[in-house]
Amino acid sequence: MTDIAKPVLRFAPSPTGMLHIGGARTALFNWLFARHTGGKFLLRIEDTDRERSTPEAVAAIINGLKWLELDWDGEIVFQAARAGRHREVAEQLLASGNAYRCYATAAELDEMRAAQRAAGKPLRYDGRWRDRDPLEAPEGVPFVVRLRAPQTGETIIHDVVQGDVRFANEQMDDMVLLRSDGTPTYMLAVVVDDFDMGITHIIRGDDHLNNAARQMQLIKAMGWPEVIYGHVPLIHGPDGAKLSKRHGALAVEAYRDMGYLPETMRNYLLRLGWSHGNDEIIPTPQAIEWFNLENIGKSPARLDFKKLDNTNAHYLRETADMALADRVAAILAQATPPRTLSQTARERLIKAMPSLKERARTLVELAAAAEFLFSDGPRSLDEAAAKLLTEAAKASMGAFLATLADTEWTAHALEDKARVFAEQNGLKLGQVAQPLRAALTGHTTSPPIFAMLEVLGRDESLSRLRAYAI
RNA sequence: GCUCCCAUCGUCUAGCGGUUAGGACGCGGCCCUCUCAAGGCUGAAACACCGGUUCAAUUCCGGUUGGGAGCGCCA
Repeated sequence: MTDIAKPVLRFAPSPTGMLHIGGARTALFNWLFARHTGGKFLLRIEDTDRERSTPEAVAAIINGLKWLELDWDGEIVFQAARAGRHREVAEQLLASGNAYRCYATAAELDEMRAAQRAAGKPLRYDGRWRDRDPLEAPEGVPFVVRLRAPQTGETIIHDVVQGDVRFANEQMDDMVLLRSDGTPTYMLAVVVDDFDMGITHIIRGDDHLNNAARQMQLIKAMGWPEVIYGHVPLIHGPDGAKLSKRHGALAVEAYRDMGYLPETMRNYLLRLGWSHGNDEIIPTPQAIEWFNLENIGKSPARLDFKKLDNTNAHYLRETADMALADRVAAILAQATPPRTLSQTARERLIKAMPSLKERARTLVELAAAAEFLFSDGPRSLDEAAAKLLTEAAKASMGAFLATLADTEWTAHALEDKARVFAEQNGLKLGQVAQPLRAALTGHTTSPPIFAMLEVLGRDESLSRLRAYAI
């Protein structure tokens, strides 16, 4: 296969905000398709809006993609740097008669739209300069360059997700290509850059579907090859409304801080709008093998944190103990105030990790559940634990501790002792285990108690237990 | 207002004319069990509505309703 036959994809965010969940999914789909086909995945920053674009947002996008482990090919293209080339194309269009100068002022156009609105007519440029004799052009007055778009017939987008979408040309107006200050608009820049970058497939949000028709008109005016479009439905918030800052439209880094793993995000986002039969757990290598454009869904999806949690719990269990300990340490370091783990705490964390990770849905939960491992000495009891440690329970615990003198301090041996003790005293194992748990951890729930006794070691365990035993 | 898109359990989805409409998350029950999880079994839960087309519609077509997006010298 030659390079010509390889798809070239791109992710082209505008750096006016954070990389949110919708953008992340768009990036993921493009990336997966490129990796699946052996094509390329390029990154282009659409920073032509110099007023709203910020370096911070550029950094956020890059950091977000890096965290998600979506690597791009080649150098990042900054759209603003290509303004010269965009202008050059506009000049070509002007020369070929496919574009024209429009001298209408902003105020004039506002008035036009107001009138259209009042008359209940569609809001669009009325083409007042389209056929006007250039000789009538006012002297020294700024002008914009507009595309001389076809006014009859229709523009059809053969969308791989939505199917054929038809737009009557008469309902589209002549879009601005160059602003009156000579800078290119988004519409021009996108089409020119996609052509120059050799983009073959454009997978992007549904919100661009209408734009696709206009971009297609431009592509045709230039005689360039048509790209293949795939417009993915947008992701809605849990309440079905558009994603807002209040729910879901968080920077992907917020998901990192909430304790989700990047592999979780890739799996969850993939399933939000793409399917492979009944498969739910699809690790990235498998996703690369399976991904296609045909199975992208057509209807919008909502974010469901419960399912995200479940997916994360799965990947947590699959992750190596050491790696998880590092992630937990990173979460703790991000906390306010920042915390660092002592060497002892880290060793305990790693030893307890097998039973800890089986019980957590997020790294944050995991860190909280491991809290009792991080410092030494008797625990303060939470309400339920205090209630559980009755005088009788304390006495029973004291009696049990007295039987441990020569016991090997392993989970197995300790559990054996507890079972024998329970049987001899007519107790259930739980009646012995729960007071131990309360005294050892300060809580009524924890990973298996005998394993935790082993993790903490004889001295530390006894110090905690004796604080409550009678 | 105009244009475009969408519509299967609460949520994510499978389905591509004939199925007891399947799976997953969540929820209920049971089992397991030192707690909590995990795991196993199990229950409740959906084709928005109305017309066509067809021997037969969740599936194809049209409309209605309901969501969403766009309509800038923003991207």
